[in-house]
Amino acid sequence: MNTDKLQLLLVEDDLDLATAVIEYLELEDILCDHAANGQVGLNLSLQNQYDVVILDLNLPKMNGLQVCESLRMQGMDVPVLMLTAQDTLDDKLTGFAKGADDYLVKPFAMEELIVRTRVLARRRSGQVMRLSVGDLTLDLQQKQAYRANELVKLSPTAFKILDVLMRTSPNPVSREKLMQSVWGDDQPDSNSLKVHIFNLRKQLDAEHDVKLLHTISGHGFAIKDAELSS
Amino acid sequence: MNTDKLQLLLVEDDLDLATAVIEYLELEDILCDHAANGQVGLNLSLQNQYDVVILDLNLPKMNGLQVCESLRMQGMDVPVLMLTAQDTLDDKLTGFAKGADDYLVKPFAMEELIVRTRVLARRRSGQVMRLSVGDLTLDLQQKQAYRANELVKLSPTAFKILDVLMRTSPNPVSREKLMQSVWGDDQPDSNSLKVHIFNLRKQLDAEHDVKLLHTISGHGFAIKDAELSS
DNA sequence: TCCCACCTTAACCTCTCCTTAACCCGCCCA
DNA sequence: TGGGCGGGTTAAGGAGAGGTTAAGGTGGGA
Repeated sequence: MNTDKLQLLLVEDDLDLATAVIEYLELEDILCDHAANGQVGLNLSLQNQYDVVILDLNLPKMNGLQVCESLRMQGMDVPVLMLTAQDTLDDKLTGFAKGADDYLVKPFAMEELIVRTRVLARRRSGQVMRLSVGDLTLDLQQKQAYRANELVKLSPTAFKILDVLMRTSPNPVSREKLMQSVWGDDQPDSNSLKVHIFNLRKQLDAEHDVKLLHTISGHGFAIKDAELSS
Repeated sequence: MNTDKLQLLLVEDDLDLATAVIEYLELEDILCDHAANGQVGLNLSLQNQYDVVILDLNLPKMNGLQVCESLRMQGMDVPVLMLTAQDTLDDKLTGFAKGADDYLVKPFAMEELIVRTRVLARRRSGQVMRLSVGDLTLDLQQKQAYRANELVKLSPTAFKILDVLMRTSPNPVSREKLMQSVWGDDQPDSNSLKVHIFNLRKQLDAEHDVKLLHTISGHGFAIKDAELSS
């Protein structure tokens, strides 16, 4: 999976600009191949699985529009960010029509290039929307929790409870608040919450030395990774 | 199937602009709901599943950045296009940091708004010709699926279901959403979906060790290849 | 016209998840 | 010293979600 580093391809014939971009990307810990003309760019894109292709439009051998169109014709749906001095509406529309995913006009701020690239890559590898405390991660989209990168099996109710606790972390959440946010107005009339907390704790902490789910006597429960004095 | 029309939400307090946009979208055969403030916009986005949300930043009640952040915090990964007069680099970076997918500065050409919207929606609704997850590939042109380069025989309905699941991968899709996108408004009143899922699973996973179609208890079904995080 | 692929139903089964009601412990205070 | 209280632990039972199977109906193609 693309957990590691982003893999980009920059297709750009202006060598000064290209090296500037690549150096900047390196600082951001992003790997970037480079092609100086459209033909090479196309071949590289076809052979490798890049996360994003950054494509200049004015290129020797084969221009950026052709490269992009050709990619799409061959069923490659790698995100393409077009980069060009052409700023008329028609230019943009053409770019998008040929299959671009974004279109950035020169001159541009390096930060904007990076951030737009990141966004394109994010979409592809599943958006990252997570809550984290210590080595515990809650993936809000996949509806799953991970402790030390291992999947933690949670029941729907346990998930809700953990969700609330992690949003409030490291502060404790009172029983009342927990009940309210899990069951709303018709709450069970027993010690159901206790049982859920117990099970949650079992799933979460049982196999780990560092406990994350703490009882704050008289105040409720809290998720945090270190003990604090009081 | 959902390939029909795009479903957008426009959150914009300038009524003149809003009506202009909506009328223009209608010409393009795109359905568009409208919210005049951030609060309503947020609620609508949470309740419905739009293909794209177009979000003004200066809004009464709750500004666009808050709306977007709140959406993301609740695990909604609907594409968001921010629309604003704020054009400094910092404004853009903030927008993207809050979870925007694109950022368009006013004044803009209507065509550019449309085309950028279409691009954001593309991944979820059409145009892309091939989707892959792990060693599973869905060829949308030929209407065929391949697992480890072998043809998988799928019924039309199974294909639709797989299509939706793969667009949403690795996130789970609720039963309701699946029913909605397969049958639209007149849904069968039985456990038809269960049966289709069963058959799909048989075709897809039966002969492979690595299972791709997972049940996320209480949340629906998901296509993904591994239980990885980070 | 017949056949076949596909879809819907319904019946039934399995298993997960939630609630409930026990009982346990340690602590504080009457 | 014993009972109340906050909290922890365990197991039973039932409801409902999810999985499986088979029968019947429909429509299109041979």
